[in-house]
Amino acid sequence: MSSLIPLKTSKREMALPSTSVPMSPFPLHLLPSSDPPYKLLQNHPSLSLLSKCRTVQTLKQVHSHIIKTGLHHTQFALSKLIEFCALSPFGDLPYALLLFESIDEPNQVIWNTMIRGFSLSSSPGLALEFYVKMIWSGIVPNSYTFPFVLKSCAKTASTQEGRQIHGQVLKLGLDSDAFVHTSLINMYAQNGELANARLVFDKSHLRDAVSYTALITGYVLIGYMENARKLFDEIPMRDVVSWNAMIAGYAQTGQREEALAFFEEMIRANVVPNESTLVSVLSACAQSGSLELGKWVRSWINEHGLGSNLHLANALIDMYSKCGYLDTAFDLFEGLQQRDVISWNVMIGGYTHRSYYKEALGLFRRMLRSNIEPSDVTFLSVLPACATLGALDLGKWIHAYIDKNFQNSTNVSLWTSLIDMYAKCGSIEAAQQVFNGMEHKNLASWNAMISGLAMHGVADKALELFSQMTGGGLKPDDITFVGVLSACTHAGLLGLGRQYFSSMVQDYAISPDLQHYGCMVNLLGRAGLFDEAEALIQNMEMKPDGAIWGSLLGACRVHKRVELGESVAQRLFELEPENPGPYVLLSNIYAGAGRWDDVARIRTLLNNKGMRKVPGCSSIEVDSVVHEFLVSDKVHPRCKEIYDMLNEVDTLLDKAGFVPDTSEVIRDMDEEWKEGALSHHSEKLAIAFGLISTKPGTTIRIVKNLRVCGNCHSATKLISKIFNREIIARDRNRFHHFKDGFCSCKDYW
DNA sequence: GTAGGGTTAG
Repeated sequence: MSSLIPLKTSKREMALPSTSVPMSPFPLHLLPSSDPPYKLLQNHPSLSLLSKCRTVQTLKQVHSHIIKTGLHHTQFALSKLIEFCALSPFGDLPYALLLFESIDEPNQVIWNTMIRGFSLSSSPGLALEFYVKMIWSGIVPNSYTFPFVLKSCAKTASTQEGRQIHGQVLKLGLDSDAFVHTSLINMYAQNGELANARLVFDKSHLRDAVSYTALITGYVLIGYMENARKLFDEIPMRDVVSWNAMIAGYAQTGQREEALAFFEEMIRANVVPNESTLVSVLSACAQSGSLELGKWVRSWINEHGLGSNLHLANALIDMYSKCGYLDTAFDLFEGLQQRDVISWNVMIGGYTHRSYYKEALGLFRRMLRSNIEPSDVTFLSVLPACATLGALDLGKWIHAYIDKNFQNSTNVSLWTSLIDMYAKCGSIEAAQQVFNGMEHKNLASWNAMISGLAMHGVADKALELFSQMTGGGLKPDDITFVGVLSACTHAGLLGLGRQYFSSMVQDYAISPDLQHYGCMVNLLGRAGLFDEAEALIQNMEMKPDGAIWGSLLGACRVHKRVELGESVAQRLFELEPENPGPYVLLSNIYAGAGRWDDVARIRTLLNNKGMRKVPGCSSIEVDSVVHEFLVSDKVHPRCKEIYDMLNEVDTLLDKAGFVPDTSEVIRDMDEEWKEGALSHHSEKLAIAFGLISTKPGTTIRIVKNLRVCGNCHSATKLISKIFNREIIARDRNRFHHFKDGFCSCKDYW
């Protein structure tokens, strides 16, 4: 790199006078090529037209006008034209470049303008390239050049180049310029080199609110809010941006209360907030659910005539949706005069955040129909919705879109979301492919892949990945161990589970949380080691939750431990009085023991409490449309065909010698359940629909909200063989891959 | 003789 950025200090040759003499009503061309008097040019009508341009079309018209009047022979006019093209939101950087290349010997201002344009563009690295070219062409950079070049170094994380440019600043003695000085601090701060930023700051007497704030922002970036706070207290003259940096810093580091307290103090100090302030404050409100303050900010915005500000409208939509007021958020959204991609993103993200996944996908489809380009952030909200709903087709479409338009994205979360989506939609191979193709993986990427393999019951691969990851020097976190332990749980690997659990505590100093204990209780309970499971629960640092007792209760069902089941269920009744699950599970335990009187007693209990079993619901995506089925559902448009297929399935199952296992049915629960029992379970309806609506041999993927029942599990194994179909089912806990009469869970789930 | 630094929602 050292040879790439030369610094010539020799003076360039004078430009030759122009020889062409075009016709013009404004006889500027008669003047020599060194520009005519500044005043004459500054107020030239063609140039004042520029500021009125709103499209590239009119821009080109103004350009031709400039040519007609002969103004294009002056560097001043060209520089104004380039300035507009390179910097205005209505400009066109490639056009600026074209203009630039048509100039024989661009002057310093023109070079600086091009560098600035690039530094603000989506490829700020080009600013640095232009800077090098400028020096090679013999132009000496000045105090205007460096802020732009340093900005580009900050944006492209070019630390090496930044240091070199710092050297050149010193050589030219420009470090005493306030703008250059702050830009240096900012460059180091943005590149995480706080020591260097501090050095530049400390060595100089140039300390204004701007340079303080640049340094503060550096500390904010690495989450050192205390250092930021210290500096803030030192600033002799704080301005609104200094306050904003602190408020944004607290909001971004999750210290919402601090952010809001700073805002209130700012108001008390009579500093008038601006758009940035309010955006950060609304973000803090959104995070902490402070609807009241959010409403106050909204009225402040309206009182100050900022109601039509799009940034603020977007922040308000976000605030309302995160506070749970999705309807209000949507009314804001619908009422907007204009929406940008962020408006769509916050609204879609709001739906996902509040678990309204179907609404999120619906709005995403509307966004595409409205010809709005989605961004990577859009997909970070849409992919989890696909994952939850099992919308694999849409997920695949998004993957293709990302491959086409975000191929070079350095957003690791984007690819990680794809892994998660594929894993949760049942396509663990595709998840693995995305994972393998990732050049840069972070902890979350490994976690997503390990948990994905775990939920598919591919324990050996999950554990292999874990050793690969730790072998590569990456430190696992609590989430990694949830994946690892659940891999052991789903495969019934008790010994290994124990080993990983103690390794987590001893080798990685991670204290187990409820999820880790849940895995261990599950493993121990399923192995019939009830004493050990209970001892573990007794020794937990925290109060066991419903999931822990629930998993023990599940084990009681498997091992037919009626008495223990009764006492565990009792705890659950107290812990989660509104949850019908434990009642259903206990009645299953009674049913398994043939204690029908007790089954009836539970039924009465449930009825008296007005509780109902959560209805089983299965969905299947066919041609990008998600179809949902409840138990005994008769509302699907192809209902008749589905039930015909169901009859055929039952006949074939019967022929194959299938004996329904009724031990888990809650007998006589009520008429509705009786009718729906077994044959009309929602997963069977979804499978039947899959059989009639997809080509023979196509894999059928279904998603169920509850655990698959034993009877359906046995039936589905046989269906996969009879119809020669691979059936991939996601239940509440894990995946089952049914093929040739077998299931990947090896009947352990 | 044109211009320039620090804060902003998902």
